[in-house]
Amino acid sequence: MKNTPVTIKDIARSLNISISTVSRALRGLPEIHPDTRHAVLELAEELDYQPNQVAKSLAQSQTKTIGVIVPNLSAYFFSAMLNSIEETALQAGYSVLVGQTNESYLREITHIQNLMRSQVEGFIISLSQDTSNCEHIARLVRKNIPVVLFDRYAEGIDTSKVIVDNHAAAFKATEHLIESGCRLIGFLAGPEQLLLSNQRVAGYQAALQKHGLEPGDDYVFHCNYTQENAVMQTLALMSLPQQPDGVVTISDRVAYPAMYAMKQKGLRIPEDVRVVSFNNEPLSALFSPPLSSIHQPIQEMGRETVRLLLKQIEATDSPTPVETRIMETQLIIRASSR
Amino acid sequence: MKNTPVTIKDIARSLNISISTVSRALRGLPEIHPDTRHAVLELAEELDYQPNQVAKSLAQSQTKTIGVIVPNLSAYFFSAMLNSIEETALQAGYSVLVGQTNESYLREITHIQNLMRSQVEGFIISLSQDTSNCEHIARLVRKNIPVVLFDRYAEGIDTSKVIVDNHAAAFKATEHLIESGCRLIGFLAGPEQLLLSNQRVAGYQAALQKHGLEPGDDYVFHCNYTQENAVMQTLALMSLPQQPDGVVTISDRVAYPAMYAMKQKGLRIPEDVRVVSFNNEPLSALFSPPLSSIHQPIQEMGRETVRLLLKQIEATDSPTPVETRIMETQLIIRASSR
DNA sequence: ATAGGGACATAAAGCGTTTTAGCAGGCGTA
DNA sequence: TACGCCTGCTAAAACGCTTTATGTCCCTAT
Repeated sequence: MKNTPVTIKDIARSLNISISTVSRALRGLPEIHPDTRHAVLELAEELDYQPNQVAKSLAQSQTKTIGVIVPNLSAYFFSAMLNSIEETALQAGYSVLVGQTNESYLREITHIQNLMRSQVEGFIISLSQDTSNCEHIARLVRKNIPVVLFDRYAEGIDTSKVIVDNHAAAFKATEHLIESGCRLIGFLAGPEQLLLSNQRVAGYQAALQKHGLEPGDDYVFHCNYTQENAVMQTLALMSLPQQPDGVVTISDRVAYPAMYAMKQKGLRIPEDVRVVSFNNEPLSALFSPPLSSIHQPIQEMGRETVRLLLKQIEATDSPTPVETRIMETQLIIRASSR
Repeated sequence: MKNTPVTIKDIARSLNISISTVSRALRGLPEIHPDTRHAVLELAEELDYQPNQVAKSLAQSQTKTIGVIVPNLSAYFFSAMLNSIEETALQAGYSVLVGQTNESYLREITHIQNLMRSQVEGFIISLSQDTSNCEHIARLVRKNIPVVLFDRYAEGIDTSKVIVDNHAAAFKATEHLIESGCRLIGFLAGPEQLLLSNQRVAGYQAALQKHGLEPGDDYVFHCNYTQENAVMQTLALMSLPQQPDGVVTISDRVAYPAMYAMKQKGLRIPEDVRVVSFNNEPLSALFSPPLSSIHQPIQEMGRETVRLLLKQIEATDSPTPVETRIMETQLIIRASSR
């Protein structure tokens, strides 16, 4: 009992006019007699005609669709970005195809391939943590497919990007801890190969250096983003011969389990150890104690990725303008570092 | 400088064979000479041929795509569900088109329409909190489009569903509070028209009744899912002439701000007030105090929605089997109620 | 020698649109 | 009367693939 949907042909037949007339009438093109148009629209309404987007895409060779690839929608940062991206794209008449990589390089490749086959007109991508080789992205660029990277980008590939100044932000966070009295500051970083993480580590070290505090790499611990691992790394950090009195973490996602572990260990925050983090998730304000964090303008970043992408998609002439947007961050100070 | 992608026709031409032969060769159909097949595959590889999914969908009149509509991916429950849905669908050779309603009825309708136009073969939907009229869903059912609802369903429409026994779960949570000594228990519910919320309220009231504790509707407060509102409603609840010594909340999303508000008010958890909630987000274990919560088997629920949907999609014969899966919940007891 | 059949290949129709080129017919102008 | 020009419409090709019906060739069994 497959009921075939109404097509433009059905309408044409029952009105005794040609297919193309129906098509033009529906799309509001000129050179159609008002009476004809009216009849078509009325019948379409009555039959609940829904244009077949697939056929339309094929005929026009454009899908008005963009592909978004993110590591993981369970992370607040990415789901909030997607929200903003979807919103902005929708307003511009584009729809969004999403793929989650779960931090896997292979999945990233598969998703890109599938989306290519689905004829997306461009990509918005935040690289998986596994991704060290960016040949797959470079290939897109070579094929002239518009690509915008955000947050997790990589060096050496020439695409538009929407990012923050990780070095500066980490510098700011670290300096804040120093100024509030910390003298031995640890860093709970992300995976070793993650550019973004390394930039933040560098910013952290620069701040220490500026204030004459000997850093030492042994106060940097790398976490993957699981809770268990974060707890482990935190305990390792807090068990060093000289216990840190301040900790910067790569993300709130790491800070939560870190603070949990510290409290379990009997440490008071901020009295014994101050904590500052990245991302400023909504929950951070509710934590005990409320967590200081670097705020990124997610809403605006989402809008900007779409804007940059559409600019490329809609630039019919060859030289696609590659741009980098560095967004402003803001340090939100709460009880965890006060 | 639009570079047109390689098509089957290009391959056919340069190999001096027909289009259909190429098509069959690529798809591994029989009745192709091994040499021919080999030549085709080799050339396809060399040219990095990517089949045009849009054309394929049109030709076969099937897109192998399902539409997923959820209120909000920023909520852990939904992003985790999507994760599981996407995973399962992918394994079955389907891809997923997602739409977020942001709890808006209008957006829900728009998304359904757009996805229909994109020829999705079925829908997995969790209704928006604004949705009281379900005519749009009923229409899908009438058109014989497979639909599976989960979590946020509605009564009176005949679709497959994947849900939990909200009444029983709330009963269990409430009884747990009673058994651990609470005598005056409040409920921070969801929006008034939300079926799921009302079922939980009913379960809560049934538990009170069973234990001879006079409920009284004035101990039920309705929250939307914003933090500010949850804080407000919590303060209202905790300022009643007789202060509750136990609170059940509709979701961890509400429990976090609620506990925050309680602590701000100087109440100790669990000494002064015990809290139990729904959803068991990963963060709940890290909160201070760790939050007791009803656990839903999200992974399994996602798999089940897809299974039910595919069963309908692949049932070519008319009588689509409508099924309801009621999943097991589990009360995870942590310090907030101990 | 001929029919039957298997192996391989092809032409052509079809999926539901858009889009281009063209065609009647009416009207005003020369 | 003829010409050109609008207005409203249509036929047909195209988009890139699948699928069905149809061939051709060659081999084997009668």
